[in-house]
Amino acid sequence: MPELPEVETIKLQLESKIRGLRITDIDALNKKSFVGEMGEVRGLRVLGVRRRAKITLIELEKGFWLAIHLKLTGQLIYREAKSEERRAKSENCDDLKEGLFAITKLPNKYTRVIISFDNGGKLFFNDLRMFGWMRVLRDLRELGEEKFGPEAIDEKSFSLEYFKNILAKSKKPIKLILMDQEKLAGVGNIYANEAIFSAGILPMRPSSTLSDEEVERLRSSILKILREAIKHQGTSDKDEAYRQISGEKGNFQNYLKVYGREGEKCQKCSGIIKRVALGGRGTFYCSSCQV
DNA sequence: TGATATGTTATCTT
DNA sequence: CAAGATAACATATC
Repeated sequence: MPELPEVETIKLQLESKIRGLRITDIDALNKKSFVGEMGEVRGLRVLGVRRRAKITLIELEKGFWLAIHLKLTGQLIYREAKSEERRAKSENCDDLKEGLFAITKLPNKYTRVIISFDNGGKLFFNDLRMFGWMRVLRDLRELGEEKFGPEAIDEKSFSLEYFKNILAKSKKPIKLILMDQEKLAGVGNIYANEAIFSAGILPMRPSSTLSDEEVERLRSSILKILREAIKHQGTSDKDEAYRQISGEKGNFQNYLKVYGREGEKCQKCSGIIKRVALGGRGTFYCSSCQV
């Protein structure tokens, strides 16, 4: 699922592709996936691409922005104009054998919005479950900055002091606090599980019961795991929804220690990875080395 | 067939 | 009233 590392990967790659290009057209194949007036951004040039929490932000001229939330199954795939020929040639190939999120042929069944640029390139917003959205902002303030806590990857704003403070205030399981975007922005289910494992803490521990030493260890683990995941272009989960903008999978799934590994041996202590539900979400942990 | 997966938000409950 | 819990959203997979 696209969390901070996945969106960061998309941001970096997208910026190198579309910066300086002018939007020539927007085609919202699914109305619900696009919020705002398309006419307002047509003709505007892309100044840059940024990220806040799990939201991709395309900065345009005149103070306009395109904000994109991929939610569970969203993808942003960029195709150069010349790849149109390749697509035409592969028109006959069986898309299904490539799996559910096949992107050999675009647009596909799950393409919700297509943005065309003046170099002939196209950005495809695919989203199987249609929870995601693309929204026009006339001003960045419309994003609602106050809804987000500090960026989980930024050691300055995500300070130890701040972290201790918010954890002390709640009895909720520590894992749910990590995933609460108002407290910490960017961490979702995968990296919450991984960071808590790395820190050797049980995910169901009430957050106020963590010692100072544990809080410090957990903060370091979060920063470390997110950096590692970005280095490996993010995690393409079992359902393979997340893709880099080229359509390739990420690689961090090969480094996951607990997420999706129920029943497997713990890599630290050879205990068995267990699974429970916390807040209705899959929670994976080792019951012997996480305490 | 029905349980499961997921991020966010709306709504219900304590 | 606020914190916490749960349902809802959509759809494919097992």
